[in-house]
Amino acid sequence: MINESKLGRMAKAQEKLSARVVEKPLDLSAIKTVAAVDVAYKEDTARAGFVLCSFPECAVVKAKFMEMEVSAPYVPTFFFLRETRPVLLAVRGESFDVLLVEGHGKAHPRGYGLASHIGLLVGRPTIGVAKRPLRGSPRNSFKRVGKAYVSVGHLINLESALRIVESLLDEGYPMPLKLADRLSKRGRI
DNA sequence: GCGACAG
DNA sequence: ATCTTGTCGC
Repeated sequence: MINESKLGRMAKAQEKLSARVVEKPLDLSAIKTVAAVDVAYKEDTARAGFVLCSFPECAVVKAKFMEMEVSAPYVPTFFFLRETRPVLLAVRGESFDVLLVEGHGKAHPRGYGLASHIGLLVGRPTIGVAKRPLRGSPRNSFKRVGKAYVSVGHLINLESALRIVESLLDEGYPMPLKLADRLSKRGRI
């Protein structure tokens, strides 16, 4: 169930956890692999697509998807409640230098979107990438690159995140995420 | 109550 | 996200 009191508690949790997000530059020359995750839905099933690419060539090294029952509805600014489980299931046990997450990171009213939550949970650098900005997020918490709105997830700063996404653009959107999106929707790249 | 609102 | 054809606009 997901009532007002629960959302209130979750909002407090986001405010508290946002203080644990680490912002620091990421040495691009040390990045060898970039991963991406996206989730698609069909009735009550959520399918999370995971793609691992070499960097900066962006050759697909691995691609897989995981399915599970939908656990929560989508509520604006509480997107993480709906996608954390699917994303975590797909990312668990995988190795990568940085992870691209479909959804915002610090570009959030409480500075804590899905990308930041995933970053804290896996303890790896994450970048938030979305197709539209989120109302109520600080104007300086994100920047548009191509058609993508980029923000800090965790263990990276906006400058590094922008450089990485820039080098992965394909028709305005980072290639790894396009592949993860296709994988989550069609079951294949 | 009405409108806005990542995916 | 998902439902869905043609169509108005840059």
